Parts: sequence; structure tokens; C-alpha cells
Amino acid sequence: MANIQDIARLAGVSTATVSRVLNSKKNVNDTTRKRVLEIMKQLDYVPNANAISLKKGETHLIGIITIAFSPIIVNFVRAFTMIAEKNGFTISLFITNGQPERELIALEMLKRKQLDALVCLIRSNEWNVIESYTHYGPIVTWQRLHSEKLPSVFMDQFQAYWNGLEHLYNKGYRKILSIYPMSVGLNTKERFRAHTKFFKQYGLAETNFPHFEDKISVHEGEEIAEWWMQQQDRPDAIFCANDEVASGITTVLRRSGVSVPGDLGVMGFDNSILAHLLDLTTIHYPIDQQAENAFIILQNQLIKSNCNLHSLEYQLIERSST
Amino acid sequence: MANIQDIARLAGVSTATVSRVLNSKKNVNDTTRKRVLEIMKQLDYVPNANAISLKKGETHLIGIITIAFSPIIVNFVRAFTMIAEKNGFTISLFITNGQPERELIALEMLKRKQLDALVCLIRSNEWNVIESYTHYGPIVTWQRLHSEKLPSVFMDQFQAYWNGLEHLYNKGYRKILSIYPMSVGLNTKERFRAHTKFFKQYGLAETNFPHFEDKISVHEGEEIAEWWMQQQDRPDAIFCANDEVASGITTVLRRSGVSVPGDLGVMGFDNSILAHLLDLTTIHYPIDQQAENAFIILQNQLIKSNCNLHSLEYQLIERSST
DNA sequence: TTGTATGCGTTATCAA
DNA sequence: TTGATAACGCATACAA
Repeated sequence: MANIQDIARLAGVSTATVSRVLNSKKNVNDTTRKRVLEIMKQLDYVPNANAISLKKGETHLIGIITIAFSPIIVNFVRAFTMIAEKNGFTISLFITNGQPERELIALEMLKRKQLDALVCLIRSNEWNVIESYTHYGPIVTWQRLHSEKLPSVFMDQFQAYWNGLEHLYNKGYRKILSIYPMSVGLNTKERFRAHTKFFKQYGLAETNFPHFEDKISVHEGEEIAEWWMQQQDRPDAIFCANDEVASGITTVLRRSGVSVPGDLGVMGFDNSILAHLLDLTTIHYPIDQQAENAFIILQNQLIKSNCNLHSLEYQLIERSST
Repeated sequence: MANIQDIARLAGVSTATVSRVLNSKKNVNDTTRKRVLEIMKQLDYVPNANAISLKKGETHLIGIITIAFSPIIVNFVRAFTMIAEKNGFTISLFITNGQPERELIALEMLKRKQLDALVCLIRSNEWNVIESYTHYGPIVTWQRLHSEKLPSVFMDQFQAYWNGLEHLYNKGYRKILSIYPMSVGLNTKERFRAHTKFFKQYGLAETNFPHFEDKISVHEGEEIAEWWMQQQDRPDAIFCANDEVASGITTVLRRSGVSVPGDLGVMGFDNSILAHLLDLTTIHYPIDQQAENAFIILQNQLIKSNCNLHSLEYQLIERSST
């Protein structure tokens, strides 16, 4: 495989000149440039990316860390990949499955300069661990966090959740059950806070239902539907952790002849393709723009630019499940 | 940022020794090793991955090319990422959106040695273009292809499609409409061949329905449902390109009071989460094992090993849509 | 067990 | 407009 020296030798110039041609600098004679390019073509010359990375200290590679692949995550990854590619970056994917050591692989790659930056969608290590790696390169998160070092494209879910509850209330539901996502997440905390405050403010009776947490899959939704059918004292509405759970609940119940929204109101979160398919009321948020913001933040740090971020807003999508 | 020379100087040894410690070679004195490690810790030494890649000519990075993110692709990516990580590789994702130039980014990275290998799930360039890059590193494909240079984990869909048609036939359906995926793909060719041969062999009357091709999304399924409802002379069963299309059709029809499978039999393909949710009859194939095979093939070429592949089999999953 | 020296393929500084 | 040469950070063949 030919390198820059081979080219230089055959073209009768120095490696410096070849390098100039390679990087399309203007200070090189036109005929020289042509000769060099000619030789390059003859030898099927290919620049070695690793040598360039070593020299320049950048790889144009950004890592994305996630715990798993839900539809909403897929959307984020898609949007982020698009804008990253448009700006000359490629992305590398790390699915941690919740194992801290897998996340450390990504963090270490940042440290070792194999990655220019990192997006942490759903973390597996403690925040302070992740934060300590910002020393080696910019990291942006999707989860909520107040940190100088770790910027976030998080959207506070309190108000959105409150609006969802209000919607259910206005539809006449009074025995509302909330299903929460990951217990470690701050989203869960905010939703719980909204739920509690809402119940107090609207004078709703406290329910005796179990506390559902860490429920995020279709399958878990299906189990909750089974649970619901076995109860005497049932919720009349369920505000789900996400659309997957809502989908699981809705399909099992409808299949059993239970009317959604008649017997039970079901509300999702995320506005994924599942909510569209099953016609579920849900909460939409601009994931594409969050992804773009994530990239812009990293880009700003990487090249010390200062582009503006998109502003973000929730939106309640009313469909037939409530 | 400290490098190997700083360590060497402070530890009073040569860079060679430091390198030996770094790579845990045994031929180094225990006390020397300890001293070196101590210094490393003091300076928070981090090996530079790019230097290593340059020196060794490998990055332990494998690219995955896809045109988009369907559930089945997500499954492949997930499975592949898992086994790759287990073997010390990380993966980099390229979503081409069907644009050949985006695919070329990945191929060029292979050429430039930033990628050790490539998995091409759904191509955007002509096969001969992709094939020409096998010169620079191993590439494995998911789509069907007979090539010495481009191994494939493809499963011939003729028999599977035939079985699906037989299932519909046995259920009493006679006016079967086939919806095909990408027109450029060989899967479409094989399915079409199965469909044609099946109709002839079972003496089924040729239908006058339009030819549906390139239909792969939920939304396109929804449109087909609208089309179906407007027809006088209708198919009594639809064999869909994938579960997304089947989902779109089924939900729109059921919402309009059409009975699936009573008025129309619907059959999916892929056995994705959507088929599970909507209880669709579909064709299952072992995507996880295909992913593992893809990795094993690459690994075999990369380190000249010779691991055996999983054997692969289709399976018809009967559910309530037929 | 350790050290010396060289190469991996570029970029960039400086001088010419 | 060009060239010589020193980095970039590490691995390794060879000598000691």
C-alpha cells in the first residue's frame, strides 16, 4: 500500500508537497499538483486515517451510549447520525445493556483519543464517574442533570406529566395509576412529584395500587394488563412510562374484550410509531431537535464555535385510548 | 498528557520496557514493572489509541451499513454489537438513507484503515462497487449474493415464502396478493418467483391487482388498507413485505370494522415486535444467529481462524391474522 | 531482563 | 513555491 513517501519519490517532490496537495493548500504550483495527483491515481494511493488522527489528535468519531434500543432511542440515534454525518463525523454505538463496564469501554475510548466526543443517552455508571471523563473530551447527556461539566439536552418532564394528568382528569378519570420508568432516573422522580402534587391539588383520593417502577417494555405492559384484569379495585386510567408499556396493556386488554378507553384510559409517552399504530394518546417531544442540540453542543466545544440551540416543547397528542 | 517517554524517563527505564509493561509481557522484572505502573498511575497515563492503531494497522472497529432502521435491522445491530463487544470490537453505524455517497463514507473508512471490517446490511451502491472494497478489508453482507469476495449470511427466501403461501392456501384463501419489499433486492425476486410458481402449481387464477413493490413502512401499509377498502374485486389475503406493512394494514382495517382474518387474511414477515403486538401470523428467521455468523465470518478473515457458523432455519409463526 | 534504534504515515515548522 | 526535518505516541527487532 503506497504511502506519502512513495508518492513523493515517484513525483520527484518532497513529502511536504504531497501533503500540501493532499490537503488542497493553495501554495503549490499547478503543474506540480497535477503530477502528484497523477502519481496518486496510478498507485491507488489512500491516506491512512490513523496517521492523520495521531498527528491531528482527532478522529471525527462520536460515540453514543445507550442502555438499549427503544423506538425513541432509535429516533435519536437516527437524527444524531444524520446531522453528524452532514458535518463530517461518524458515530459509534455502545449498547451497554445496563452493564457499567460496557459503558467504560466508550469512556476509555474517549480517553484514548479514539473518540472525539460522547453522547450519553442512558447511563449505567454513576454521574460522577462519567463526569470525570469530561476531562478528556466533551460529553453531552440526554438525561436530566445539573452540571457545569456535563451539558444536557434534557427536557423537564414535570410540566408535561402534569398536562397528561390534567388531560386524564378532564376526560373524567379519577383513579389514575402511574407507571414509572427506570427507578434510578430523574425522569421518574419528576413524574412522581407531578403525580403526587396533582393528586393533592385536585383532591384525588390516594389509591392503594402497588407502585410500578422500572416498567419499560411491551412485555411488562402485557403483565400489567393481566394484573389489571385480576383486580377488584381497579384504576380507571393508566399513565404509562412509555408507548411500549401502553401498547402492551392496550393490546392485551382489547384482545380480552376490555374497552380502551371505555373501561380503562391508557396514556403513553414518547409518541413513537407504536402510539401511532395503536392510536394511543401520548406525549410528544422533539427528539430530532434534541439530537441536533446534542450535536451542536459537542460541536461548539470541539471547535469553540457558538451555534444556537433549538428551543424545545412538549405536546400532548390526543388519540382514541383516553 | 503524558506519553510513554515521560513514563520511561521518570521511571528511569527505556520506552521499550514501558511498552512491555503496558502489554503485560512476562519478560520484565517485577520491581521494574511495579515502579513503572506506579509512575503511570501518578501521571494518569493513557495510551493513545491512534498511535497503536497506526503501529498495528488495526482499530478494532467494525462498521455496519444500513439504509434505515427497521425493527429487524435494530435486532441485527443489537445482536452484532453484543458479540462484537464480547470479542473486543466496537461498532460504528452508517445509516445511508439510500444515498450511495453516504455508503461510500463507510467504504472509504475501511480503505483508510479506520475500520477493520464492514457489515453491509442493505446496500446503496452497486455490488461491484462494494466488492471492489474487499481489497481493503473483509466485508460481509446480509442480502443475497453469490460472490467469492463478498460472503453473505443471507437465507434464501424462496422456500419460506412458499411455505407462507401454502399456509394461506390451507386456510382457504385463494385471491392472494403479494406485497414486495425493495425492487432492487434479490429477496423480492425470490418471493416473486415463489409466488408465480405457487399460483401455477396450485392452479390459482391470475389476479388483476396492481403490482405492489417497494412497500416497507407502516405508513405504506396504511395506504394499502385504504386501497383495499375502495376495491370491488378484492384480495382475500395479503402476504406483506414485512411486519410493518402488515401492521399498517391490519390496524387501519380493524379500526374500520373489517375483520382480520375474517374478511382479509394478513401475513407478515420478520417476526418483529409488531407482529407479536398485533398477533400477526408471520415468518420468523434467526436474525441473532445471522448477526453472529456475520461476526464470525469477519473474525475468521481478520485473524485467519476458522470457527463454524450457526445453521439457520425459517419458521412460520401462526397467529390470529390468518 | 533491559536498552537502542527504527518505523508506522502523516502534518507542520522553518528555512531556502 | 518548495524541501528538510522534527514531531505525533507507540511497538518491536536486534543487541547487549
